[in-house]
Amino acid sequence: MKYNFNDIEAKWQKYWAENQTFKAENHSEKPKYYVLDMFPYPSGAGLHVGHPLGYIASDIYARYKRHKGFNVLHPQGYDSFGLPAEQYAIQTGQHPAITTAENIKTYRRQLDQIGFSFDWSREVRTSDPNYYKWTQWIFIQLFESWYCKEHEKAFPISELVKLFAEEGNANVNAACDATAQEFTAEQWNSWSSEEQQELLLKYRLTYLAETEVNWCPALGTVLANDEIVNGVSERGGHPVIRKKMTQWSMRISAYAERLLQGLDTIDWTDSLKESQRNWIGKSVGASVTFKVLSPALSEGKGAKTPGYMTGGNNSHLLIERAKEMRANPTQAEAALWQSLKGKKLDVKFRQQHLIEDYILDFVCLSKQLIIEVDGKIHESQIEEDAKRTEILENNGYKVIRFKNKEVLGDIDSVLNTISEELAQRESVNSEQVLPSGKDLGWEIEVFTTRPDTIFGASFMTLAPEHDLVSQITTPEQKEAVEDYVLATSKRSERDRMADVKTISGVFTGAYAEHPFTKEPIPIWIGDYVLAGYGTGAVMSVPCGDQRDYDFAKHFNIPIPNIFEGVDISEEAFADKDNTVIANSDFLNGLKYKKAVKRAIFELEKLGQGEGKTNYRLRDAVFSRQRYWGEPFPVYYVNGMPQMIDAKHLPITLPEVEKYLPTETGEPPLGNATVWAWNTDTNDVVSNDLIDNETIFPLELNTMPGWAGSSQYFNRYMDPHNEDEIFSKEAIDYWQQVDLYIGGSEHATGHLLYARFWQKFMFDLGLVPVDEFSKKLINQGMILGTSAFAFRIDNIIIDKSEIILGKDGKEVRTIGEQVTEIKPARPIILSYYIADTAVFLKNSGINSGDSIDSSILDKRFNIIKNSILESVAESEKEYFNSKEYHYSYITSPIQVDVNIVNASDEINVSEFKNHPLNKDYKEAIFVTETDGNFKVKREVEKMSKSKYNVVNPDQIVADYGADSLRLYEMFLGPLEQYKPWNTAGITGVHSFLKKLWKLYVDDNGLKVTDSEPTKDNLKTLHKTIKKVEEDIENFSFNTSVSTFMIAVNELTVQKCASKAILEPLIILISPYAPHIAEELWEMLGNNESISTAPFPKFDESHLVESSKNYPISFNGKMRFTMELPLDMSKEDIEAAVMANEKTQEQLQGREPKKVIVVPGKIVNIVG
RNA sequence: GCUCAAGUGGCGGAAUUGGUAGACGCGCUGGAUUCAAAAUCCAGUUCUUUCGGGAGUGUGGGUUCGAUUCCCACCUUGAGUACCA
Repeated sequence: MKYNFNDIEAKWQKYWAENQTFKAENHSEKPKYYVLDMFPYPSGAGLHVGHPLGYIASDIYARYKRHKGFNVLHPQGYDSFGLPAEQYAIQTGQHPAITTAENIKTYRRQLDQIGFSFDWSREVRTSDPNYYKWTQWIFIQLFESWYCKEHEKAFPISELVKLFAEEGNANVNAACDATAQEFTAEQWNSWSSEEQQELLLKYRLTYLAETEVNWCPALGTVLANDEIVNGVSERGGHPVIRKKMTQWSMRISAYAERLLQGLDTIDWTDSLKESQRNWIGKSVGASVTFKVLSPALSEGKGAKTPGYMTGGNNSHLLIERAKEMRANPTQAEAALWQSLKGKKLDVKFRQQHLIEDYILDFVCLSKQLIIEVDGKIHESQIEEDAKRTEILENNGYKVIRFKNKEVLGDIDSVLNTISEELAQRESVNSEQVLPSGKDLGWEIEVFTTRPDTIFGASFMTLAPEHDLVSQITTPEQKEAVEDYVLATSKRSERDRMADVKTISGVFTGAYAEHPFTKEPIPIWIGDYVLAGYGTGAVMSVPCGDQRDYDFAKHFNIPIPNIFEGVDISEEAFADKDNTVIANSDFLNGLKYKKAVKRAIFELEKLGQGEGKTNYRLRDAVFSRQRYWGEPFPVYYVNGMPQMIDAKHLPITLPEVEKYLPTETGEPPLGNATVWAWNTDTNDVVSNDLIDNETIFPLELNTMPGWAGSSQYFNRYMDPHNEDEIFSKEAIDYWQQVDLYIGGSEHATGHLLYARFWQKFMFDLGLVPVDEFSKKLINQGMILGTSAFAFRIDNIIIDKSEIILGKDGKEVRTIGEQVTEIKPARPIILSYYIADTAVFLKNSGINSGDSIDSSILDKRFNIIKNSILESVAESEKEYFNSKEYHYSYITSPIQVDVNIVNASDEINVSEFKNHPLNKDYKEAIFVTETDGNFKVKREVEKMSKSKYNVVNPDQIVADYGADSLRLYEMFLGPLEQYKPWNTAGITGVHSFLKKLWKLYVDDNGLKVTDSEPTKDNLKTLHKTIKKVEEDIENFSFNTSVSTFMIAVNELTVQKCASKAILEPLIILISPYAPHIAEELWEMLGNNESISTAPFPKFDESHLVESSKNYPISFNGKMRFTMELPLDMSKEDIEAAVMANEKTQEQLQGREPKKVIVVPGKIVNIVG
């Protein structure tokens, strides 16, 4: 009987499906084990050979655990929301649900043919309303919760409301928006419902906030940072801009500390934990408050008039507008200005002047009088004008208004009114506008991890975007500062990050008071300080921080040294451990740890600082301007978000005409016509009915991809429950995932968000453990090997000498270029022909050698004839004359790897006929000297666009699923990245054939009930031991080797004993389940092999009586000696010394020492 | 720059409480079988050699009777992160 893998695999796949062989029980006496691999994301391309790697590994483990007697949960589903289906819908108009269903069908077929033991009865799909109902439900729970920092736990928002009503928020220690100010119970109770809701939104675990996002106008969507490459979108290369949008955010930052601490409790890979730690970015230090001092006025021009800069935060933006308005006054303004300018009324007036964020027509600062000349437009903005007047009057200004008509009609009467007002008002000193006293009341808070170095702070640096910048800047510095702020705001985030070497900054003119020395230290702004981290301001300690050091050197700021015995003339000293602080008052002589403590203590005493911990982790944006995602269960009343009651879920995605953003820039759901919430009927109704009384608009954003994937592992425990997200019994039984296999690329996305949701659900008492997965291992990625040929773009003719570059790769021509020729027909070059370096190496030329043209002629002659075919008659002389040299410029062209053979060669006619190469049908092909056409190979990620995708279908058809499974495991360690290479698959395939032959010959099964020999038993038990260890260590590659060794040995031993071969096939069955089932059945078993108990290891079969000792001299093994294991050290030494080979090695010398390690080795030191 | 991981034959890789480096497989070489090919089987395959041996796990040191394994410095590659105060 021949091993017919196709029939065998089809037979058992059908059997498993029909019998639901791998169904897990929600209640079982058996111990439970939950193996999960990250569910596939069904894009249109189908599976490639890289995808199954992790699935095969987890399947082997799941099958192994079943053999070990566990009730194994090994489910599978699909992450079926996402962008590709939507993009396809935009192109074709086909509903994304249809596309997704088609893609899933392909995936399912491909997964099934590999023989996974998934429990398909538990399949979930994130795009299934019955599933996303619960994603929406969790969103509502998050909305209805707040995070108490005192208890480090989430609580229902209703409790917070109660607290607010009883005692305000003074005693509430919650994770919330920084803008949430203190209030009393009376205040709270006096507020309207809307005001209360607005405030509560700042406390909820999911909240609406203005966030700056990467907006791609062409795609009409927000992009993640990694979707942007070089400032344009990865997909399509469209420009991306920063834009503020109101979006849902998740307060993951509240959980930062718990997410960090939790890492110590779970068995995840160190590298993954490390990336999560970095991402959370905890730093311990102190916050320090610096008081801003008034600027010391210089003696120069304008020194006495510092007060005219009265603009607010946005002056740098408004100043341009003001200038423009000054240049283009209205007729009335121009007329009035003629009478006001040049102190015509004895006081100085300013035209189109900034106060706060307002541009005022005319201002007299010394009398704090504002004159506004109103045109027609002001009739329509009376309210705004009133508000503006109110604010200005609160600042001590008086505003008087005239109409255009009045000014133009009777200017004298207008001037009279103004004069009267001026007379009535007291003159204020310009310094009162921006007083020149000591303490201005402004404070700058900084975060530092090195409070011990505070005496080394010789300046402060603010981020250009810092709120105080415009306020503290002195008039002298105003222009420079504004220019700098404007310049940095124009630079993109990326530019700023890429260019870290250029040191730039501007002095604000202001000074801060050092908290201890009370000395003034200058305040600078610089773009090396990031607005987004900490407080956007730093105390700069140039002696201890390289960036501060560089900045100080560049701008000649003093660099005081506060470290004992450390030279800081060249660079900053950032070593914490070897520091003794000096020149630092009470910190003198202290080491790092003590100095930090003392510094914080002293700061607290002053009330100017405290110990503080900072996290880099930002809240996660949860809105996407896309169609194909979970809709939010949210409608808006007066702009305030309202949750739809959970009992009305799911809110299903509406139908839309177009999957693109609307013309007004709203997300695709803005195209829906039936997308409003009726609070009477609790139903989604037509938009036309919106009356904002009972029928309200629904949220237009959808949820991101990570929403659905943050809860699926729990839902698998009870996937068809319609009343609850999962039953208490189910979650109490399964608890958490025991083994999760997934790629490391999810380290700071999915795996962090999922942990966050799990912790939140733990706080709510929904789940019994606060980590969703006990153990996690990363599978590596199988890479593709792209193939390239080379096309000649240009042929350059010159009369030069040709020199080989120093690196041996570049050929430079020096001299005069004569002409450049573009081939009329494409010329395609084989690898070595195209690659100068390789060619020259093959020619025996060393790098750096100067070579004459004859050697290159040799090379060019190979393609000369081809080029001659392609160029015009008139150009041929260049190639036939010795006078000219020619070189060429090539560009690589993709070759589909499926037409490349194992020796990296392609068949030229096959290449021409490939659909990818329509343009090259008439091309001239230049082959290697041996006549073959070789491609260049490069290892890259497998991707459709690189034509390097290897589909598992063909492998399965040629070698079978068992071979594919074994081979993917045999390639190397699971977590390693490795290129796919089919070359070795014949090895595992012939192993399977050998295995078959061990059990079956031409006459059928040849297994007998004969007694196993000692050797048989030794082989079997050695294998059991090794395989068990390997599986537990996820070292699947070595267990495949072990099987090969076992089968080779048993074949040599001519073993036919059932007592050996029956346990052996159980060992192999997790790896090659189809052949195992078949042989198992042939051995007379009626039940599937999948639950057969794992063979028991028996040490006694491996006990040896003697050992083949390696005898080494000075650590080098020279020969071996067979000696009994129970021999004493002395006897071993004597026996070894007596051996003639020992004497031969020693050549008469006395050994200095003889080391005997019984059972291991003998080492003779000579 | 920082953090982490990894460097072993022609190739994928094996071996680490320090104890025979190169398991297993691919490829290659030779042989058997065959009219022939495929398939299968057997032998060999780190390099070097005057056939005694010698060298050898990225480089240079160190610890040790003994180092691929431990320590120090450096080089290279990959991944993550990035002016994080």
